[in-house]
Amino acid sequence: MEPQLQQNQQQPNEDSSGCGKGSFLCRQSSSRWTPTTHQIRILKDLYYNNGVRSPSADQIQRISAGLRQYGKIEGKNVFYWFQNHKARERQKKRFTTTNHVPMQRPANGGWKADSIHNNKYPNINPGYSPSSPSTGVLTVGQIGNYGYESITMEKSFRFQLYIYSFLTLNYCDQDCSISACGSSTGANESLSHNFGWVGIDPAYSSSYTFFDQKKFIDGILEEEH
Amino acid sequence: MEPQLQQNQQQPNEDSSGCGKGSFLCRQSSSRWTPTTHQIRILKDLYYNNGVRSPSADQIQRISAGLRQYGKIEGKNVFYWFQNHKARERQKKRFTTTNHVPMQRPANGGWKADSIHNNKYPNINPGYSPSSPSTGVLTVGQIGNYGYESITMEKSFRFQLYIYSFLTLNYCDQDCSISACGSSTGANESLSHNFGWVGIDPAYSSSYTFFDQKKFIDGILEEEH
DNA sequence: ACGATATGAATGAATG
DNA sequence: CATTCATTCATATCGT
Repeated sequence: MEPQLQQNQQQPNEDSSGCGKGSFLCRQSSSRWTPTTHQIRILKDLYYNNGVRSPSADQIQRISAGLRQYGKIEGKNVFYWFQNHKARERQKKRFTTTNHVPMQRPANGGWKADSIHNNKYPNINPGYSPSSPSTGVLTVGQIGNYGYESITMEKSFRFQLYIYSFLTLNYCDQDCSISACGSSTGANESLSHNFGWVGIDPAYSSSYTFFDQKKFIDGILEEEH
Repeated sequence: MEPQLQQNQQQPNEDSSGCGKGSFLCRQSSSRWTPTTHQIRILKDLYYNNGVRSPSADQIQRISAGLRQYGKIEGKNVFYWFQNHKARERQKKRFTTTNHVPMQRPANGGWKADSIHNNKYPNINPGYSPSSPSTGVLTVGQIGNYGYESITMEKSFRFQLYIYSFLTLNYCDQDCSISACGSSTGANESLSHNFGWVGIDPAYSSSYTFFDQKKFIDGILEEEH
């Protein structure tokens, strides 16, 4: 599904001057991050094939550092990317699922779950059980190292935002080296891959044959308890 | 993967012309939802006469379920419809209502944030020091501008934090060398495949790959000390 | 056939 | 985390 693959191909590295397209005045170059396909590819790989959902400040730092070779990118971009990706994956599920029957596999019918930028990862699921990846709790642990007050464990993501915002300041000096000795790669759930907004099982819709708009609307507006 | 680019002209909305709910042949395989007039009518009714602006996930489900009798529709369509309708209404208003003052900013010249964020996160200081934090206060004064856009920094206090990182070193010749230690892990080898480098971003295919993605990812996933 | 416009879809960035 | 906002991309539709 990539009817639209063009665009987005933006060159890494803002050749500043920018000014975008036909704009007359040099309207401040795009103010927002435009991920390159490579960056997207890697982010998705981390997300889908490695179970990364809510990377820790430290991970965010490393990810952005690594992705920087493919184009301008900051920690917050990585942070937001995961934040959004996860949120949307849920949202679409929510729109279509609710407390009804689970309905087996939505067969990717809408959200381009992952299409546009490319993707299509081989859902390789390493045969080993991961402890339990980062989902859920944010690991803001070692903040202390930076001496930036450790309002530690303020698990608010907002706080984390701050944290890595700082880390960003220093990452350069660290030589950006990434050692890959670890082994705790947690790769679970790689099957959360595609599912769209679908789920419009025709079976559900039939009941409205006698549609009373008024009642319908009232139903919609009905308080949500 | 390759899209269902079928251009098959759909049963253009215009209600009823046979495609309504009655006809099964109406296969409209257009890539995007084309609301029927009935659907639009109801959506607008909800919007204008019932004040629905940002329906909840639950409402979205009910709305799409109800509108389904008038034609194919999914939750996301409803979601986007309201989203867009509201945004465009707002946008339109913005253009017509805009007073003649060029910038409509918080009037007081900025973000009251300064105090706010300082009080709340007192320790936030653009520090500069890789491993040894604290101390180094680094004058962030005239650093900045590495060619990055200046991004109006009045958005929110939260965002302001990033400003710091902007000002500071954000530019480092990243040599991101990645030392690979472990070799085993054999966990994920998802991205290692070269599948992607192909058509996507040809410009950057090989030459810039001094970067081993697998190691990179392992590094990211690496346990945090 | 175009070019402009309306609008569906997507997504980065925030906010609550 | 759920939601919302702002922008931008993509395409359907319509006028000339």
